[in-house]
Amino acid sequence: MKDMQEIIAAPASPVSTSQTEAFYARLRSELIGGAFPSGERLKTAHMANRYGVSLSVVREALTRLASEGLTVASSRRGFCAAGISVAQIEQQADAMREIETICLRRSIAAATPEWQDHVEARFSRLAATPVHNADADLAISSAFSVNYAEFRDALVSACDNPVLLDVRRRLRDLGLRHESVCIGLGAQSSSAADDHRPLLDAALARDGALAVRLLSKRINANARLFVAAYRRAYGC
Amino acid sequence: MKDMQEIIAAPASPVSTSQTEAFYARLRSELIGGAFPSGERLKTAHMANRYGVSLSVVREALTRLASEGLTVASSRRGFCAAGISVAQIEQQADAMREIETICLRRSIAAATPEWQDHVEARFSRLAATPVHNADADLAISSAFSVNYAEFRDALVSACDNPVLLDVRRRLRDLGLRHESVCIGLGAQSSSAADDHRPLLDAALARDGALAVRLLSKRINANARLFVAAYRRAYGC
DNA sequence: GAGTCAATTTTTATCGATAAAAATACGGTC
DNA sequence: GACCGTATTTTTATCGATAAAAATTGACTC
Repeated sequence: MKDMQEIIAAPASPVSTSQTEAFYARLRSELIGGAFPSGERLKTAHMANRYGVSLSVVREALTRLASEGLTVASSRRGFCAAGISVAQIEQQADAMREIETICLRRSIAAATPEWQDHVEARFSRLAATPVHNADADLAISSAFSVNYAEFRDALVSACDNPVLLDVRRRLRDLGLRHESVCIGLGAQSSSAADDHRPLLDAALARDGALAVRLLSKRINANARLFVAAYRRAYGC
Repeated sequence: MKDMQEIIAAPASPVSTSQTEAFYARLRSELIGGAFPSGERLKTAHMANRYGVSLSVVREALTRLASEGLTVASSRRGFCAAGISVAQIEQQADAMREIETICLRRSIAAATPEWQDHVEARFSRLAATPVHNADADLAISSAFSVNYAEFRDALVSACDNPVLLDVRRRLRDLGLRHESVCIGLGAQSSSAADDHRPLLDAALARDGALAVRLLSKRINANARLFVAAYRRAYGC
C-alpha cells in the first residue's frame, strides 16, 4: 500500500513543472535559437493550438519574455519577436562587454581550485568541438556556440555578486539570440577554440587585467562579425 | 440620447491603457513604495477583489513583476513580495554602484548643454526639498527620495547606451524598494542636499573620475544606512 | 498531550467563452 | 482606376468557471 502510494506520488515522467513554465521555457529557447525573425508577430491563438496549450498559458509566457526583452508587447496589438538592428546588436554587445568584464575581474579575484577545474573542463570541451559542422558549410555549429557560451559562463562563475551575474545572464541570452539569428543569416567565424586559449591562460594565471582585455577584444570581434552578416543580409 | 452615449463611451478618466497595464503600474509603485514587507504573500483572489479586477489581470501583473525581481513566483504556491535581507541590500547596492558608475562616466563624456541644464534643474529642485518631513520626525521624506532619485537619473541621462540605462533603471527600482522599506523601518539620513553638491560640481566640470568616486561613496554610505536600519529592526 | 491521518477549506493553474478593438475585405462613388 | 466609408473577419484583452494542488482544520490514536 505504501509502495503504491509512492509509485503514484512519483509519476514516470515527473510533470513537476506547470504548463506555463514548460511552454515559457520552450518558447524562450526557440527565440534564443533564432526560430523567430526580428519583429515577427506572435499570435496567441496560432501558438496556442500549434503547441496545444490554452490562450492564458501563451499570454503569460509572452508577457514574461517581453519583460526579458525577447519579445515586445504592444497594447491592443499583441506580441512580436523583439526587433534586431545593427544599433541593437552593437549596444547590446557593448553593454555585455562592460558588465561581463566586471564579472570576470571579480571571478578571477575570487578564484578557487574548483573554479579552475570547472573552467578547464569547459575549455577542454570547447577545444574538442569543431567550429563548423561536418557538412562543411562555413556557419558556426550550434554545438560550438553552446560550448563557447558555457566556457564564458564558467569564467565568470566565481563572481561574488549574484545580482551582477543575473544581469549578465539576461544580456547573454539576448546576445545568444542575436548570434543565432546572424548565424542563420550566414555569419561565419574566423576563430577556432585555440583562439580562446590566451583568455583561459590569463584567467588561470589570475591576470585579471589581461583577461579582461582579451575578453573585450573577443566580444568586439564577435559583434563586428554579427553586424557584418546582418548588413550583408539586409544591406546597411 | 447621443450625449448619454458619449458620456458612457468616454469615461471621466480616459482608460486608454489596458486594465492589466494600469494594475501592473499600480502594484509596481506600491511595491517600490514599500507597501508590502519582505516575503509577504500576495494572493491573487484577495488582490483581485481588493482592486476590482479579474484574476487574470492580477496574475499577469504579478508575473511581470516577478521577472523584474519585485515579486517572487513559486510554482503551485503563488506569489509573494520579494524577500529583503542584509545580503540582498548589499549585493544590490554593489551591483548598482558598478553599473551606475559606468553610466555616469559615459554620460559625462557625452555631456551636452541640455544635459547640464537638466542636471542643474534637478539639483535645484533637490536643494529646495527638506530632507525630513515637516512633522519633525527624522525619517527621510518621500519627496526628498524622489528628487534625489531624479537627480541621479539626470546625471546618467546622457549615457550613450540605452541598454546600460535600462539595466540601471531596473536596479534602481529594486533599490528604491529597499530604501522605502528601510525608511519604514526607521532609516535616518545624515545627509542634506548640500552633501550632493560636490557630485554636481564634478559632473558639470566633466571630471568623470572624481564624479564616479563621489557617487560610489554615496551609494556605499546609503547602503550602510539601510543595512543599519534593517539590522536594528530585525537584529542582524 | 503529541502526533498522524483524513476531511475540509483555501488557493492556484488552466481553460474556453465573450466583448471590444484592430485589421482586412468589399462595394459604391466620383 | 483611386478613394472612402462600411461590413466582415481576425485577433486581442478580460472574465468567471473549474479541476488540481496545497494549506488548514479536526478527529482519532497512542
